[in-house]
Amino acid sequence: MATQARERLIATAETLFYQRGIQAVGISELIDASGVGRASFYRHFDSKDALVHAVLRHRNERALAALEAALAGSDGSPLGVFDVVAERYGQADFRGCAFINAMVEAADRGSETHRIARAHKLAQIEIIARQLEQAGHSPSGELARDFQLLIDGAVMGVLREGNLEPVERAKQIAARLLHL
Amino acid sequence: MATQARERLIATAETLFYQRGIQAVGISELIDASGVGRASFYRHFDSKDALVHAVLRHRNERALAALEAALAGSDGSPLGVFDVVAERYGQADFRGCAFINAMVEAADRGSETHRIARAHKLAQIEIIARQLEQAGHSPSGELARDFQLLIDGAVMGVLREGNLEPVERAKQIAARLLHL
DNA sequence: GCCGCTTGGAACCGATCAGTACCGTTTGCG
DNA sequence: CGCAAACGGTACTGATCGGTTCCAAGCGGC
Repeated sequence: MATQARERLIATAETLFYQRGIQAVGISELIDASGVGRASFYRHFDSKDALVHAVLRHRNERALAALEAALAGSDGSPLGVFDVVAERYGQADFRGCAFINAMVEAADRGSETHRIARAHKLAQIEIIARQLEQAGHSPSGELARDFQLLIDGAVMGVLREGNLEPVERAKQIAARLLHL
Repeated sequence: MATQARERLIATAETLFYQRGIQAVGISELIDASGVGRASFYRHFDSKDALVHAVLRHRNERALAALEAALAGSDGSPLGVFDVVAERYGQADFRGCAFINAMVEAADRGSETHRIARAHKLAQIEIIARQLEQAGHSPSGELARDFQLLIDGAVMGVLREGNLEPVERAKQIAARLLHL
């Protein structure tokens, strides 16, 4: 075997944590699902929390890279982020934003989980701000934060209603914020 | 004793669940904090889930009544809901929207918890829609759903940043949606 | 004063939790 | 070939989980 127990653990945990929630997934289940020995788990991670943080950091990098790649392949419109979001939230296994979910589950606002989730959102705002700036809008970042607010509102709407209409509404509102 | 174990359980659970999350609060802790006998708990509720649902339903009624009361005492502007929200989210113990949090924790989209949380949001949208209609806007409910999207986005922003600026931004965006 | 209902307290249940220790095996490298 | 590191599997820890059961005390109404 020996083929990267760490990577397998992170990949399996990423899926299980997202599908069922972090607290709801026990170490034993995670170990069974990943085919990794129990001892190997604790050789790679000091605790479940450490794994959670590693999963979130990994997901952060993947999500940001995917967003940048998708935006690079689009027409450059600042509204493109809503199309990326729509496709992401249209997946069959959609269960909300993993970072929002993690932030909600980790009640402690000073926790590392909170910090990582917040950092992810700030990084995403930064990407949006760059797109806006390239389109000739003010570099204040205010519009980008408004876009993020619309995205976060849309993700809750999609989770609640089970369809992508909230993303479409958010995009239209964003469009209205643009030409003004 | 004998003074309504049920009410005490719901009140205690409402506080503990909100502060620390539903899954994070065990039955034993809840019983200790409320001063209720363990047996009394299970006389009033079939399971922890039943208590969770009762708490959410109770909170739903309280929140909706408080919103209606606050709106009745305001100037009748459709934007009044954002002021209500701002005051609510400015509380020191703020930890997001209890219904969103419950929906996130209960991963199962078909669960009763999901149903209750969704019903709460729909009822709130209905209240907003009525305010909008009274102000002469279209009764389609589309604007009300947009307002709810802005509110949900704002609550995540407040949770993330720790200040009320997102609510102010949401209100300004809503204002822009109004005169158009 | 007595009866019936609700109460709080405690003991107990099997299951599961996160985390530790030790095992024999497999793997990559010199 | 041989060694060392990484591995998977199992057994175990104490703590806590949600839930059940029994009991004695307190209360209200008749």
